[in-house]
Amino acid sequence: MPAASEAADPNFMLSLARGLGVLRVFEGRSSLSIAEAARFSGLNRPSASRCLHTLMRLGYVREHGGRYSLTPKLLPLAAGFLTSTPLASVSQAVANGLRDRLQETVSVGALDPSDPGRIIYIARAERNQVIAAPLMVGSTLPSHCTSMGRVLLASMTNGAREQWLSGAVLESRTERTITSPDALRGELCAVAEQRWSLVEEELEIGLRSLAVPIRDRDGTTLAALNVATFSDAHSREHLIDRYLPDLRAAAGQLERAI
Amino acid sequence: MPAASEAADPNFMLSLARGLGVLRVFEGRSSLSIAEAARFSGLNRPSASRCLHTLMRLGYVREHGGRYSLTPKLLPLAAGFLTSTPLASVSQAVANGLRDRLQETVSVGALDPSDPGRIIYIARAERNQVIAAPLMVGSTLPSHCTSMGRVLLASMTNGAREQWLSGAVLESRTERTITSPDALRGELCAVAEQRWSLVEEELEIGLRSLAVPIRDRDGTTLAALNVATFSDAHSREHLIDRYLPDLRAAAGQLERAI
DNA sequence: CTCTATCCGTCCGATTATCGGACAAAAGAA
DNA sequence: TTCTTTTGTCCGATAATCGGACGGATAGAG
Repeated sequence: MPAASEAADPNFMLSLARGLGVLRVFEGRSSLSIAEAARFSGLNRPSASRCLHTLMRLGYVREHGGRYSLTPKLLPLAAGFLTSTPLASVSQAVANGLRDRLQETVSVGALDPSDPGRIIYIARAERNQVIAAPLMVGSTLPSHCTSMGRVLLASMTNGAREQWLSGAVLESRTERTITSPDALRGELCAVAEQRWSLVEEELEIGLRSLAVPIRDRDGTTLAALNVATFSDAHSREHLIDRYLPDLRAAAGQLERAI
Repeated sequence: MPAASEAADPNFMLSLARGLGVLRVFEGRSSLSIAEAARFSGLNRPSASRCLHTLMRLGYVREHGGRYSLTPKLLPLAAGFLTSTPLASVSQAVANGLRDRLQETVSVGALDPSDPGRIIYIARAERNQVIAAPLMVGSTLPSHCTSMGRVLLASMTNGAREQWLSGAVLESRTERTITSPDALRGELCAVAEQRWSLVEEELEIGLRSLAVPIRDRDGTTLAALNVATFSDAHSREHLIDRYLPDLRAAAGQLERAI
């Protein structure tokens, strides 16, 4: 039982959507049985089995003792996007530069095109590259409690934002997370006006981060650039006084390059 | 006109294969018109149009003035693979460690499951992280003229290797590239026995690289670990005397961790 | 050891999603 | 302008796909 409203489009290939839906179920899970894939994707057993069978023959999935897992074949697709999209490749270079300048972790993210509730990292430069980070290019985070998410949500049209807000559940990540739609709406309004967002310990206790938008020539916001710090290292004022100008400069550099 | 031999499989979803085929056409191209997508994917116009339309509704593709391009939505899929596959995540950590130890660029790669002719990078640690590298996780390279490719080809069963060799065109990248199937077969035989591969300037003039296999408990080769150097920096002997022991140690560490 | 609950592979009829040739309009290029 | 290429759409025929159902296999519980 998919959406129920996606019918009546003679140009929509349902089988393709189903197959990609099965692929998506692997996000975060290392292996799946057929029954699990069926449950998580909302398909019946035979359909899920057919999808996995097809994906296996195409080389995207492999099977071991009844359990299916992804192969590296997805990686070239992602790398193709990263290298052929100017926004992505330039973002990585700019993030590296700003990281070196500030000695802080710098990231660039965009909204998931089909779910404004989450952001996707498209570039990331870590302050301390030794640590195995829990975040990387391709990682996702909720948008309502992150500085990049706030910047991106603030850039949406009123209609789209309200539509999303009406159906969204604002998960509480810490006791400081804004979970009320009204409060979030107010905050987004301020973000839209000041053109930056500072979020303190709403995603995780101890984290403070600041983000600014990346816009194209038409003024459309394409992505957000942010710097993430530990709360006890720098004050709110320090971020705004010291880092915001550099963030803005880097954002401008990126905007000129794409 | 696809393959012509893939018919008669009642469990194969052709539409899914077609859609993924269209996605794959974007590798390396930043944007495509419908007609181009149709040409490159081997479909007719209406079919390619349907695929793009569907991919757009699913959020994997976007359209601007009649040209279609990928969205970041593919990235979480790749990141999901990297984080949920022990081989991939541990590889990155081991590569970082070996990079720090040798002060050289270290990579881990695997064969494309549906095309032994190319290898896919699943981890990479650069010696000089300032340079914007042409290679990253997800990049692909021909296997016949790379050290990782040789190691991986040497691990194939005779049957599979011969089948691939019989239909492969061994592209010449430099004047030193082995392009004769017989010569390659001989080289692979040696690689299989000595358990390492040293390739000198067959991919690009000035590059010398050394690779060793990564095997699971059953002895099946899953990937290859390599160190890449400039020819004028270190001799062939230096690589074998100095780097091979460390490469082997790192490979063993990786093998124990997965 | 038996019973039970899943899970898996498969079959097959019904349906419907999909295919692709064709046409007309639109957009460019010459 | 004229010619070429692209695009959106229609539609009948076809074949691909769906999913309920069955039987065997497996595993864990009692």
